[in-house]
Amino acid sequence: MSIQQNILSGIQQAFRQIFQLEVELDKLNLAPTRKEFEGTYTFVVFTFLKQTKLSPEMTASKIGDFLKENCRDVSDYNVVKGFLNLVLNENSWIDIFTTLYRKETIGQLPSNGQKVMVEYSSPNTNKPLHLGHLRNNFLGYSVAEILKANGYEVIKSNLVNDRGIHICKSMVAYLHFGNGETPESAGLKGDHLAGKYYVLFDKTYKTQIKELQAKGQTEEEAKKNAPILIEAQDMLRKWEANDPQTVALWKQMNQWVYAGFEVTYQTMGVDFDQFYYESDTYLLGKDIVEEGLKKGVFFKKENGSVWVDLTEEGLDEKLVLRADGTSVYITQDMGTADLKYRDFQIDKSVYVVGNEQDYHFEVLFKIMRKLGRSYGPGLYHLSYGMVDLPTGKMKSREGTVVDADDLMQEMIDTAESHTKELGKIEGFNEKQAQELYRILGLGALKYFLLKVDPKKRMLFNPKESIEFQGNTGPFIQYSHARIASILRKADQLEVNYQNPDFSSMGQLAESETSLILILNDFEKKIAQAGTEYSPAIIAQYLFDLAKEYNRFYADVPIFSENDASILAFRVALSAQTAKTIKKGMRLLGIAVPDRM
RNA sequence: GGUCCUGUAGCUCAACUGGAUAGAGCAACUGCCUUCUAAGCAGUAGGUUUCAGGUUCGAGUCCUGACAGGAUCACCA
Repeated sequence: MSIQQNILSGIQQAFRQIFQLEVELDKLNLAPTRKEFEGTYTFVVFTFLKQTKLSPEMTASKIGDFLKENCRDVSDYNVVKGFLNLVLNENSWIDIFTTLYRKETIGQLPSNGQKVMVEYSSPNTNKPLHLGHLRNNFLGYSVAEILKANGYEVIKSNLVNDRGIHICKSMVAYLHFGNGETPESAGLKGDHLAGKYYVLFDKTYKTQIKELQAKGQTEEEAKKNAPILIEAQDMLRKWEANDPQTVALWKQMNQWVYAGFEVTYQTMGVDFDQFYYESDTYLLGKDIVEEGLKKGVFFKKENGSVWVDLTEEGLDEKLVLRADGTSVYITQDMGTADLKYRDFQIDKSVYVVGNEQDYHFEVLFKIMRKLGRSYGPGLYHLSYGMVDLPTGKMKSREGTVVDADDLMQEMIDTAESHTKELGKIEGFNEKQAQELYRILGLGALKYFLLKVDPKKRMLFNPKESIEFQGNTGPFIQYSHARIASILRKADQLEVNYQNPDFSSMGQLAESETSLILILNDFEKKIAQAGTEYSPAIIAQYLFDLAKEYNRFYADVPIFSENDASILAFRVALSAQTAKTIKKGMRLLGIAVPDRM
């Protein structure tokens, strides 16, 4: 970090002294030098040619000369066209590494005094979680961790969608076909039990539609008139009227579902600081409608419905309150946004929600900004693409989903058979072995879902998607286990790598300097992942790091090295890599084993 | 139809925000376990970055227009 800054300010001085030019530091940028050229950092001079009034080569050479003379970190340079390649001083490598190595905490930027809420998961309580939810939960949890590492105080929240017509559908089907079944009697997790009745509802609904059509109704009529749907609508009205029987059933079924979710969340390794329930929030927001009318942000149509005009922002008019005075979706979302602020005085608010709601959130955020909310500028929709299957889209009510519980278990089983195949379980007792399979299976799954840019839709092929080799979670976990093994041996041999003296170190191998360079990038990547809300950046970084370490591992011997200080240095380099991998993987919500 | 997102090797993804000869993994092929864990390493092969224009020293990246896939445009949630 400081070395780059040092070089940059050297370049700034070069401009001042050679060309009498004042260039701001943030206009200057160093890029890593491409492998085929000598050097570590490259400065591109093309942008400045108009002001230097010299050829690219001349400009670069002059700056290079100046740096070689005046900057202690630069020992040499070469120029290719307008590219100034800088070679770092041997001692600088050790300096960079020592600075990193001495830091107490790794991958934690100082507090910025800001509070951010990350809302994710947001399940419906009528069915179990599926593959799409896994992407949501892993993303949300990871982004929360990344924001913590960026110095935010983070509140993880979960807005549970526990009311509405879809919940009533499961309830109606249960009344019809349940016969008093419970999770215990059915041997099913509560969420799976509710999901079973949701599918049953849909089946019955479809049959009834066909029957009505056979009696001469159009498809559209039949869809409206199917008795079971009317029942569900009735039930929603009863629920809203607080009918004791309905509420009791609703509570009962929700309780089952929450117990089921709890297990799933535990396996996923995600958690929440704050739960919100739509049954509590669905009436919120009407006061904001009043406020908006007063402020002239909203307007009323003749029939009494309330609207916001966003045509100037390139959108259209959106309804915020129905003519009969009842809420729509966005009404309660406005209310919930304020509620979150009242509860926590947040500066920023991140919503992890699928990209089918892009438009909704654009509207919501524009409204809250127009209303002048202090947290308005800090609203962010972390929009992610759907997870598709080779067979097409997943649909809960048709039962064509990859269930979250099943998938995670399958991953753990695969990890187990893989590990046994490789014969790597000696020395593990049964409990340790099970823990390892869990770490590996979930690591593979989480890494797979997080390594892709969130906004891209992705294909999940159950047969092929999850690998244990190459750019995968287990590859990175394996690299960590390798290092842990080295550290065990170093401890055994009493190598002093905790407080080593590197002052007599000579020239480093190329694989060593490359590794230092990557290790040095960690905080930069954390910052980038934070501003872009993208775990994929961390995932990519960790893969590069692990790959580089494995290259070093194959390239350079450690314990057969005679020079004690070189040996200690290589162990220290390994230790630093392990720490970085562990912290980085934690940002992804992935654990790393010490042996595998 | 309007708006938004996406399009890079056979497949899954990168590309430091406009920089040099576009990089990894999987799959295929060739080597490397008597040495710190081979879930690894080294190598071969694979590309008109969907297409056509434009901007400039320089474009996968920015602009315009096509084409393809997806989402969305309810007094649904």
